[in-house]
Amino acid sequence: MGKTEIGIGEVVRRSGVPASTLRYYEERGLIASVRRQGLTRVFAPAVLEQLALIAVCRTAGFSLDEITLMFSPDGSPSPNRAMLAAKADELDVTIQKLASMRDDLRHAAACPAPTHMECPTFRRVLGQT
Amino acid sequence: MGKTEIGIGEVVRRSGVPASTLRYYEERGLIASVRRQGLTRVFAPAVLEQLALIAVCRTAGFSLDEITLMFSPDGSPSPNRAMLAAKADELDVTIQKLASMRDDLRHAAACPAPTHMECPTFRRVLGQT
DNA sequence: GTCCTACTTCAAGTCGGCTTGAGGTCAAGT
DNA sequence: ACTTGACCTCAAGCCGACTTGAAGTAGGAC
Repeated sequence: MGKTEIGIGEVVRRSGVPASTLRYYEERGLIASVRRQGLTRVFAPAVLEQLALIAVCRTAGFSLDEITLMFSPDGSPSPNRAMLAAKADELDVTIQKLASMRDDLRHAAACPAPTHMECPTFRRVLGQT
Repeated sequence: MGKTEIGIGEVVRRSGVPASTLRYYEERGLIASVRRQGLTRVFAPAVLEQLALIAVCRTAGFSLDEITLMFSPDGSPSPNRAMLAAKADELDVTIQKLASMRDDLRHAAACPAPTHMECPTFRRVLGQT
């Protein structure tokens, strides 16, 4: 495949991630440019997928360090896998909480009780914290 | 109901939230002490539930300001409800992403591909960002 | 009455995750 | 040749969410 390389401007346009953040991520080792053309960074299109992945991980509450560890190309092979499984378990817990919170929010939005805390349905979530 | 009031020390023990954070939350208006006994704060037991709620909201990625708005006792009544519904929708999106990420993590943990990005199954999540 | 312990205030510091700004490089257009 | 625009580096700044530290107070045990 020939010239599927993209510049930082295109990465910004297609990912919505600001250039400053891209440079910062590169500095932190989360992404890498395939080469430099003069000073200018040149990226592989795959960086767009990596950025999407990073965004999801951030939403999931993982720190940049954690993300680096999880997907470091050089990263330790089997600790890495164990870690991924552990993170998946963490996510399960998080998802449970969020789902019950979502339900409670919907209830609260519909519930006529003056203060949400007085509503018994609203309290379900609190037990399992 | 008589003397079900609790001191900050007990709140710390039962919630796991440090006293400094409790004071900070009070300053920010996320929680309130029912009164002061001398200088010392006195809380209603309900504060424990509020703290649990705050913790879940933080996990969900909401800022302290957002949480304050969502549950402000004084808060605007109907904007508040609309906002809760909106937040529930946000949560739906987040949950979807996290669920598919969790699945992908589990797959990645089991998958023998040398680098995760090369695995087609692992790429599912990336489309819907 | 004085010691301890649990609490208080207030200002300043820390940390993660970026953003901003000053000053420089480089290729293309006119 | 010169300007324009997109890129660069590096240091400093900013924001949210707390934490830390110094110095003070209040109530009970002895």
